[in-house]
Amino acid sequence: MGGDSRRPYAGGGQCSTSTVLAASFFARDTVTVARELLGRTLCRRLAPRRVVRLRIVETEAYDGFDDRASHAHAGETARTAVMYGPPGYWCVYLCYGMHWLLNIVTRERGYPAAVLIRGCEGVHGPGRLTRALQIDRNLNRTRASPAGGLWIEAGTPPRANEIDIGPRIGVAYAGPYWASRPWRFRTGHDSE
DNA sequence: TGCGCGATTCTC
DNA sequence: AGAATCGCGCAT
Repeated sequence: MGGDSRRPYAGGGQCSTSTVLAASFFARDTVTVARELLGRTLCRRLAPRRVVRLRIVETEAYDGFDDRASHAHAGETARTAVMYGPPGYWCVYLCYGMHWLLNIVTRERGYPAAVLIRGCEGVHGPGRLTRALQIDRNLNRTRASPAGGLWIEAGTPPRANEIDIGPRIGVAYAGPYWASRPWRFRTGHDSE
């Protein structure tokens, strides 16, 4: 519960009543951010007059130099540079040659970490989510903000007892220790 | 310049 | 259970 890291969004009249999560929200412990992203609102502008808002229901944390499940574990490269950058930026990369995966960078500059947004209400699966929201490489390394067309609003986080915690998906290659870290968070997935 | 490998999803 | 599909990272 590290303080209120939200701030009112003051730009462009049509968003005046919403609350956009700022970089300070993402500058914290990655696992905490992953958990606290549940219930928030992922917002995507698909057209000048059309914004889609989806409640985030599934996330995963990828944290630090030692996390062998994280792409950043191999070191800073062109592909992973964004994870070493400042918090609150989007990390979008192509997975298995056909699916774009959406992450938000966490922690301070120089520390490689991000949270994978795996699913939203009604759109389950990280690849399905980006397809539904028309997210691809063009958003990589851009800042999460209304001006950029993709951002996160405060929404309504679930109660602690409404959150399920478990190991991350699809990271067996990282070995049993890192694959078993309880860094996957879900809520409201009863009708999955 | 070439090759192996995926933070997945869909079909058989 | 297996294919689809391609950019990255490292070896050659």
